Amino acid sequence: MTGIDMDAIDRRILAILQENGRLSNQEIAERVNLSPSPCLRRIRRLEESGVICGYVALLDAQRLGLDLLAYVNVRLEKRGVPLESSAALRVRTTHAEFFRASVQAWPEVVACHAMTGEMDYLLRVRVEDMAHFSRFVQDQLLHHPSVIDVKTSFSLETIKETTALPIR
Amino acid sequence: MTGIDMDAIDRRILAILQENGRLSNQEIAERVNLSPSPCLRRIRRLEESGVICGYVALLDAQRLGLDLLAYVNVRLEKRGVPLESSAALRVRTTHAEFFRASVQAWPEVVACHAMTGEMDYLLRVRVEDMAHFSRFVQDQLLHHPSVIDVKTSFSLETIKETTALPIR
DNA sequence: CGTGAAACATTAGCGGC
DNA sequence: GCCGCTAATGTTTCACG
Repeated sequence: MTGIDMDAIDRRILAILQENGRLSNQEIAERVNLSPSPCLRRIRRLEESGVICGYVALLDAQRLGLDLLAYVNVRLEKRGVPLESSAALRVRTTHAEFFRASVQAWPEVVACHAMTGEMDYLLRVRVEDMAHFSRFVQDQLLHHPSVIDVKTSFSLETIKETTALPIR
Repeated sequence: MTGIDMDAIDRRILAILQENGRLSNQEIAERVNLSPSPCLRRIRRLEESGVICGYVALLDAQRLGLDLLAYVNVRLEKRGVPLESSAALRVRTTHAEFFRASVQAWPEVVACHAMTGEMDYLLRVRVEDMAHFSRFVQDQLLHHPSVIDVKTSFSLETIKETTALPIR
């Protein structure tokens, strides 16, 4: 269920790829002192085992006009009748399930975690400006039947932001 | 300073690349109904303009044994003497500058923002387990001369997590 | 923007340690 | 088992129409 066997070379390959996912297999092979074939076999194995989830291009939010980053704490309704989630299927759903499905559908929510503490969920929200944020909170979040309360903090400045995990 | 001119094709290329950063230029060209050369020219232009910041492999934190994700709110000392940051240079530094430099050096901190609200910074921290987290808070954060107070919430479950930005 | 050709990269099969 | 060679195939890249 958890990790597969990995040796030091596998970990070096991961460290290289999570910094630059477009290096050629040849280049990676050179850096880990292997010939291209075994290196590629290792990479494929790491991909198939799920340690490597995927490859993406990282975009600059500001240059795309997404100047506002907000962290929104959300508290959900926990009691009361579950909802009819789908008019067609008439499947009964809990508030949590309904909220999670909505989160998946909102593109401005780039991350969402169930959290310890007073609030239930923490949302990371990226939008163009305060007007868009206000519309998102009013029209989507507060309008959502499962949401009781929201508390927002805004990012003033990003000090650090990396997708690279600390590999020991 | 902000974005460059982008047409609908550029935006489609960005949308494709932020989902799969390893697609071949030929494949992308096909999907946007272009031949490989102009498609590659557009991609290079997006890279050089900084809209595309880079390409990375995304790794599975759990399969790497990083089972704990915490959001740590940090409050900093604001008054009092600035510190001697470097014994060699004897450069005076503010508490904020000193803290930011430390954050860059801590690999378990995968994100850090200066925030509105009562606390000054929000840290996203990835570690193996509670023992590691405890050591990080005790030995690094609370031991840091600029840190006054920390408040932590733990992620119970990740509902959504994407590096893909909402491109309108 | 598209074509074509050279340079380069990926990948499967096979033999050796 | 895991490595490295080779050779075929596919991809990137650039000068030019």
